Amino acid sequence: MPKLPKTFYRRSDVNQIAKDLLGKVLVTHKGGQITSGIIVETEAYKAPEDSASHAHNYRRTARTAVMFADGGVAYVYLIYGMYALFNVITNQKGQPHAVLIRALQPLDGLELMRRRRAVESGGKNGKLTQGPGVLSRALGITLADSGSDLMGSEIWIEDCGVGVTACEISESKRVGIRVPEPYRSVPWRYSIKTNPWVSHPKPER
DNA sequence: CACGGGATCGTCT
DNA sequence: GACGATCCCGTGT
Repeated sequence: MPKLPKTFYRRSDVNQIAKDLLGKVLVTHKGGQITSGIIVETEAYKAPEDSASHAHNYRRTARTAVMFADGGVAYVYLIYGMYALFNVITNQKGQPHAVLIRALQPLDGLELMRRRRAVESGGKNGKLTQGPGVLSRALGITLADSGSDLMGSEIWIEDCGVGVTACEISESKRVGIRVPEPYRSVPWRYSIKTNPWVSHPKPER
């Protein structure tokens, strides 16, 4: 299966890219082992204007520096001290757009994914890749992967020819966002309707 | 099923 | 020194 080309990531419409990523396959190759899953849920983050983005107003720190790279690299950050969330950086250099991958339908390497989950979650037993924190655990993605080139040999995204049409895409508010309107409520979360692997966030506070 | 709380640490003030 | 783009589990109904 072909890796998505750089041109896919370097387009300027991050919401379109977030929708286009549905149905694509996220793959990791670590320690000689492949694990992968079909992307079923994404969210778009559009700095500088998007106040929910880490790069709001071009905010640039050691952590966010990779968001300013040319599209086609990973941005991974730690949340709540325990989860490494995986994002794809899009657009051209200096335009810090990102797509958070929120859920996968497991595809290859099920055994390894289960093993990683068992180790890292203390034997806990939720779904493998339903949610941005646990999917990283299942695929072995860590903070060390931030900045990694998606054209490289450890993490990439493939087009396996599964099409997702506009009417199969559900739009909703992003999860866990507590910034002022309008960015608190923009419908920039995209998921495949009826896919059982889409996450079920808590009601917002 | 709804709700509440705890885990755990890098990042920024 | 506070907090977060999460997840899991215990409790009550």
